[in-house]
Amino acid sequence: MEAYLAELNDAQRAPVLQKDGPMIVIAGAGSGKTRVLTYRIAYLMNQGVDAFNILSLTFTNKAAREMKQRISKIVGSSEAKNLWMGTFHSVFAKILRFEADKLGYPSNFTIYDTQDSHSVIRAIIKEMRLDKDVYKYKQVYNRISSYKNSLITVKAYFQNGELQEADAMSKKPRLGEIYKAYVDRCFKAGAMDFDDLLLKTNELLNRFPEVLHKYQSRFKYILVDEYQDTNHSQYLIVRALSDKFQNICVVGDDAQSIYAFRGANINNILNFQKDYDNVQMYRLEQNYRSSKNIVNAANSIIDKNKTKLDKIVWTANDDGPKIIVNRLLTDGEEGRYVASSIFENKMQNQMDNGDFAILYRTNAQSRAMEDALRKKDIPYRIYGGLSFYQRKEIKDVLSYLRLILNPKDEEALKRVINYPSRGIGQTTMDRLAIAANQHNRSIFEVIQNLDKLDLKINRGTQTKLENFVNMIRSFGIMNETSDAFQIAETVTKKTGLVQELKKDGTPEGIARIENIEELLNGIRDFVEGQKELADATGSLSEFLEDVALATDLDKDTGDEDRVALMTIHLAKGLEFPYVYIVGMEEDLFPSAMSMNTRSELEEERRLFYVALTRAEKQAYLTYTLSRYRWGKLVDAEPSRFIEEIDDQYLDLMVPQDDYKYKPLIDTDIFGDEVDKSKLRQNKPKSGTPPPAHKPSEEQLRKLRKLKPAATEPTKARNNLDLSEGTEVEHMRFGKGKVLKLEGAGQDKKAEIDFDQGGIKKLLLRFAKLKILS
DNA sequence: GTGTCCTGCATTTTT
DNA sequence: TGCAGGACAC
Repeated sequence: MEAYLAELNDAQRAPVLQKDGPMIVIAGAGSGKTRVLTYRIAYLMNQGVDAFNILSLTFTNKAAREMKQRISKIVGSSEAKNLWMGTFHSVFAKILRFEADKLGYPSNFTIYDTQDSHSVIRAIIKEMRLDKDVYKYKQVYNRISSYKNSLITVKAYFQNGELQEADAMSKKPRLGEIYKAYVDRCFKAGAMDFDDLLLKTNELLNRFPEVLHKYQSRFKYILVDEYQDTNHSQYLIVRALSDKFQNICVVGDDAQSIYAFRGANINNILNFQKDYDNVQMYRLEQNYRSSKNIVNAANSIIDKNKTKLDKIVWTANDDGPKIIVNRLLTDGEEGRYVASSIFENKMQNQMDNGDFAILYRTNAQSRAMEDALRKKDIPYRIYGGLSFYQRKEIKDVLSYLRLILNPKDEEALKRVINYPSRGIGQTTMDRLAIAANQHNRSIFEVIQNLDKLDLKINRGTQTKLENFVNMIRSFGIMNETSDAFQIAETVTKKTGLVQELKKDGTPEGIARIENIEELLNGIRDFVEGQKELADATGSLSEFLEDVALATDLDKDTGDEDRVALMTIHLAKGLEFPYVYIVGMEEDLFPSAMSMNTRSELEEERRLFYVALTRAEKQAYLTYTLSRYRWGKLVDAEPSRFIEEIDDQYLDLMVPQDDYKYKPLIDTDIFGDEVDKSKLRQNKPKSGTPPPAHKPSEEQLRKLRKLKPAATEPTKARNNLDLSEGTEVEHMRFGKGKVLKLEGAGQDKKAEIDFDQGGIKKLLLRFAKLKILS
């Protein structure tokens, strides 16, 4: 037996040793699923499978990189190098570049980020003279995104009366037109957005059987991590590619599915066994990460969810300290409490900054934490939020670089053609855009042919335009012989970007220059790294490919000792000895926007489960009595999630009386009568207490029998699926609640069947319901 | 065509 | 609160 196999427990070893056939690994939090994936790949290679034939899809680039490193250690780096490993987006972007001509795209197509997409949609809405209060660009984008993720193309949209009617009912009858215009514009600009990377891959595999065949034959073994977070589009790609050999191994945890809002479909994992024949199912249930208190507390929370697979996570670790719950006056005090607690823990337990994480529901919460940490001189790093690559000055530089590779990239062009100011104003741009539309050419091409067109642009402006184009083209020529760093450095100098900021002279300006320098350093590192690889040169196109799909997390080198601040979503897959979950308040966590249906609330609960299971040694929960939101101090109530944890795992740092819910709500949102104070006293008796020790096989069977996997179908609350007469049984609200119809005209009504205080049945006509209370 | 000031608006999570 | 977009003056 290979030595590394001895590092696995029996449950982990089984899926590693099953070489062929479809399999699903349900892996509880902290149960070593990365280890299983890594060793499985290593084992396959030891069994003679060529690295070239293995495709491994992960959720983040960082996860892919780390896995590759671990595999390298086992099988050698020259072998591991040939593995296809990365996120869905990065792997299929690579394939799409290779096959781009088949779809009519240039191989150096730009990848539009969300900002770019927003800006395109905003422009379309403006040009169509639509009411921007009705057609909110973010909403429109989300709508288009969900169409794309469901493989509803523009054509399919216009063939589908229901969808059109649904949009018309929500006062957006021209959504289809916007969708079409958006797609056309992206295509003309030689650009794909994030969703396109998956949608176009599907198109590629569907329309070109020989291409499908090629990749099917190539990827003999496919592994998918975090399968619970795949959307429909990703699901179809995996199905198509694995169809030939059926050597598909998916790993995931339904309890950690937290991306439904983005189109992730939990049914992909719940129904996997139906998709392939003879599926082997494995369960990893031993948690190696956290203390008993944390594991059991987490179990007691997830227990409240109805939709889940049966699985019992347990640990052999020590009990550990109880979870500390603390109540603070304001968010400012919350920050100070967390900061001093971190400080004390560092002193008393000899911990490093990097052993601490502060997790929150929304990025806006980071500010109070930052302020407090800064005052205590505790180094920290914020992940997410406005990412480094989205900062204005960075996007400006990147836009120049994008334009060099793809002059049709209109978002990049618009951004930099007059920054720094070159005397090219809105009027000129409008004229150019009209001409570009008329001749069906890009703006860049129009400028190149100014002398042949009569656009009523004066001589001086024409010269300015020509100078700009010539500058970009000279960079393009340079690109043929230089690496990404050399070009980027030239661009920052020659375009006057840095001079502009120096002229500015404000502290912000200086910070921006520093950011640009950081970017250049990053590019230099990237180029050096690439040059060491056999199949890369450190070219500009390699860099832009990398950067388009990079996230803040990927930028992290891990060699800095800092406290980590991030949203819970970003924290998935990570672990820290000490975890502070802050802002445990109703309307914040669970978010006010995610409490309308049971499935939304269950997703919030899974999110809390994810947060808690990041902790190894000690978890802290904090909530405040009042908090600054949108600039105002508002009252807050402790989160129901605190209430849901069994008391035996909690260390309440506030007087019990204060901690209790105020009896503001006498029914929960599903209409069930709840007496919070009684619930508190009696709680531990309800439900099956999670096992503190490894359960015997018989106990496991018993427990599973008690908690059969929920089969209750979850209806998507998504407007897409709500047609007239749809019954949404689980949207039941307590008596006395006022219901508001959102997105429906006055004449559109929801018919509601009341049944003893709760709503028994809801007949919806394309309306979204909101409780006003 | 450019720069500044003011108002108004939105705050869920992200590859 | 903090940003983005629009109005207005130069």
